[in-house]
Amino acid sequence: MKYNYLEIEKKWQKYWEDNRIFRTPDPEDLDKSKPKYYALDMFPYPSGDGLHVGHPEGFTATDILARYKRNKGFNVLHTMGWDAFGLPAEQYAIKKGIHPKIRTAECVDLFRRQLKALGFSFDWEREINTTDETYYKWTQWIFLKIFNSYYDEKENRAKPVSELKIPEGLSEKEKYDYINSQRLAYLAEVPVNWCPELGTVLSNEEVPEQIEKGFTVVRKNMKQWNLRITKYADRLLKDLDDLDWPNSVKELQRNWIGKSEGAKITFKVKMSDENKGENYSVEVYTTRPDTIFGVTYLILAPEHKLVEFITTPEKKDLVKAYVEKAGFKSDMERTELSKNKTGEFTGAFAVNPVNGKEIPVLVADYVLASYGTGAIMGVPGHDERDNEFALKAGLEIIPVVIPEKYKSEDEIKQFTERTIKGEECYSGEGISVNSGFINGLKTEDAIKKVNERIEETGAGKKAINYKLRDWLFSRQRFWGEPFPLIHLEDGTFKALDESELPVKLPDIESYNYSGTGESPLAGIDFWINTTDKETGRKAKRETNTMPQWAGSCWYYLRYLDPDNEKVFCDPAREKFWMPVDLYIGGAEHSVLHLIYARFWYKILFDLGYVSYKEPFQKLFNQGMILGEDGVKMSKSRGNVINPDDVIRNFGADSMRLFEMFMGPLEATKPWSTKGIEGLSRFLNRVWRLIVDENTGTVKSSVVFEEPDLNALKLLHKTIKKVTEDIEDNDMKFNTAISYLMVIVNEMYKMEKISRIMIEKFLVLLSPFAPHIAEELWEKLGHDKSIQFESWPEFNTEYTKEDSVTVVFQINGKVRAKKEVDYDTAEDILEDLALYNENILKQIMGKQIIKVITIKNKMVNIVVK
RNA sequence: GCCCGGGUGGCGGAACUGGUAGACGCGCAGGACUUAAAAUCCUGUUGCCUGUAAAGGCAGUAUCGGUUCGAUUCCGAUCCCGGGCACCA
Repeated sequence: MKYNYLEIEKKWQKYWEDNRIFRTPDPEDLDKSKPKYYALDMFPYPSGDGLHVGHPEGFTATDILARYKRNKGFNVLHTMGWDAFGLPAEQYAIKKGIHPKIRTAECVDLFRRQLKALGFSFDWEREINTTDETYYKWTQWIFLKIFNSYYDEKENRAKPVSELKIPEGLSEKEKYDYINSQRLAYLAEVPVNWCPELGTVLSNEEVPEQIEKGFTVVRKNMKQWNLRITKYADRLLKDLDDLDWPNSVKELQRNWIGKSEGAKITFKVKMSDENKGENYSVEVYTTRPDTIFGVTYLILAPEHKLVEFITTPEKKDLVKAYVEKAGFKSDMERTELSKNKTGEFTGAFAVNPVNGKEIPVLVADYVLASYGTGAIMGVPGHDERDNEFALKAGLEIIPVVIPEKYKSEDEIKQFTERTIKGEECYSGEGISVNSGFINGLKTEDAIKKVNERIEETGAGKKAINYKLRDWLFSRQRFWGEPFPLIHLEDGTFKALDESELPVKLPDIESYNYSGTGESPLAGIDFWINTTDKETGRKAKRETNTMPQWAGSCWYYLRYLDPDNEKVFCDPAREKFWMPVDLYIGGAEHSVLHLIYARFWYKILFDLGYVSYKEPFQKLFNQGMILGEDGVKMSKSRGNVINPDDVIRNFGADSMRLFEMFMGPLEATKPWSTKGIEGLSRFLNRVWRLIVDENTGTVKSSVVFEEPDLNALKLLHKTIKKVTEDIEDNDMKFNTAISYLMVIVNEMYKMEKISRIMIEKFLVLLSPFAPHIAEELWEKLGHDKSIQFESWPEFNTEYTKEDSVTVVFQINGKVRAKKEVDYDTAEDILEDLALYNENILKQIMGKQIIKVITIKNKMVNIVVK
């Protein structure tokens, strides 16, 4: 009987499902003395194309850990679900005129079937779908919690707005405005990234991806919902330190948050005749207060509020034209034109607070309105951007920092001359010159001194800035979570009560975009028009929907308690299972999903709904699998590998094994059909090692005998290596599999193989290739799933070597080798080396300078 | 430009804490089985040189240099590839 993977895999998949082998009982029914292990995959977006080979790579890795930990006696939670809101289903709906719900269900069915065919040990009874009403009810619920919270700066945490102190003496309207200004979810007219092709706005994070796809993105001012993630910038940054995440992801997030320390400095605007009586001043942000004596001009971003107030009448037209032109440019265009900086003089002058120098104030679009104060001080001697601009605009350059490498007067003189001419622009640290009270100080001390001074004189203070912006949270789409909000006729809005959730999506016929920048929902009168339950007033529903990231911000919590109708997740369950012990997914989610999810979890933590600071303790990114031609798989290239075909030709076990064997999990590596043949060959070898292909029963060479010493050593070394590789932080499954191959190769050389050895081997193999392991386990006479077997332990008695090959070197070059007993004493090794024939030949007549001996390793003879 | 990774046989990749470079797999070559092929099994496989052989020598982990008795591993410089960010003051 040949190894019939198709039949075997089907059989065991059915067995696992029928017998609920991978069902995880809830904590109340668990043996809590055992440790828990939560192995989580980033849940997929179920697309119509079905699974690609990249999905199973990460899923296989978590599955190996999940199965291994079950064998180890852990309570394991391993789950799967669907991140099913999103544009593709909506676009399909527009084209075919059927509800995205229907299309989504089809795609989910396809994905589920494909995943089941790979034999993953998910607890399918916990399957979730972000588009289910019973799921997004809780997404909306969490949104309400965010909406109804504010950030308490003193306690550094979110609190319910009911605890917000409202300034006294405010009118009802003022109170309403004040509260809204404090909420963690707020409506604001902001410049957004509008994508005309998609008919929606995009978050900053989504822009590069869409541009890559060929869509255009333009700046537009629109009223949008935002989440105040910036309040969490510091915690999101600090708490990264304790996470067991790849360094690159942490670094990416740190850069994204982009904390910088500097100072805000105020420059008073010198009053001209026209604006006499008004006290305008420009606040700038700089990380280099020490260069303040080198400031020769100020720049306001075109969107800066002061522009219209300080511009002198004779400059009004020019400035106005410039600001308008800048407004038409998208961020992209502004960036692309970076080499050609432009600006316009406002006619106004400002006064440098440290030396009273009068400097011109300009408008230029290389300064971003959204960062810092939207204004900068121009230090063309020591900032490359300012330098570029100053040269173009013919502005003065003053050198104020000398690099420390220049010591002699001559060098310093040459450097300052080059700087003045604009030939050199040094932006590093150094010694201050031409700088009044900080002359001669090193940058670090100069900064301190300037900060002290401006604080004393009230001209400024230390300040911290982040690149991170608030999260633009609304989309003009149909297929997303509706906001649980209504707008009243008086122009105010209010949140619905929890009891009114979920706000369901309507069933409609046409999903075309309104074209007005509103969601398709805006055209559905029966859905929009509603009444305020509390007061009975007429109201209209908010027509924006949430971005796709919303559902994925908390799905890992819903798995813990998927059917709960009372709460989003039972606190006891949350406490038991969280944090996630292993989270695997693609590196493309390093910033977006992982920052958003951390943010939501932290809000829930602040409000007391969850019990840890961070949701994902250990994170791992699986690498990309390229096509056989070494480039990214794509339909247009025709190099896409379909898992269904692979399973049909080689089986799920071979596929799992191969994807793990290709190389390190995090590496990008090409698919290879020849490669998977090798793994299929390996499983066939395993089969024939145990099964007599004529009778289909266990071979007579598999005997009820204790393994001999050599076999024991082989077995225990294999147990050790496989166990250590699975436990290893880097998840070295490729080497674990290579040891499994080695032991099989060795067992093939044995005339008789102990059943004990075979059985332990099968347990080692089972997390990687579970179907064949179950089948052989059954053939060996077991009636319980191999998943219930405990993981083999190794005995160090058998894992240590009893003899080792020691090398003899001359001047570091290997000249001879010798097999010796383990732990042979150093002096004996030395003698062995010195009297070795080959060594003797070569050191003859030479002087021995010294001999270095390392036990069990080598003897190195240094000669002259 | 900046920040992270990474460059090892024909290919995917191994190599503990500085101590035998190339595990395992693919491919290739030779052999066995077969009428033949496939499948399977066995042997060999970094390159070059000497040798009938056994064996031995030289070079070798992107390049150049350094530290060391000894470097794929540590340090410095350079080149190349991948990913991310990109006027963030």
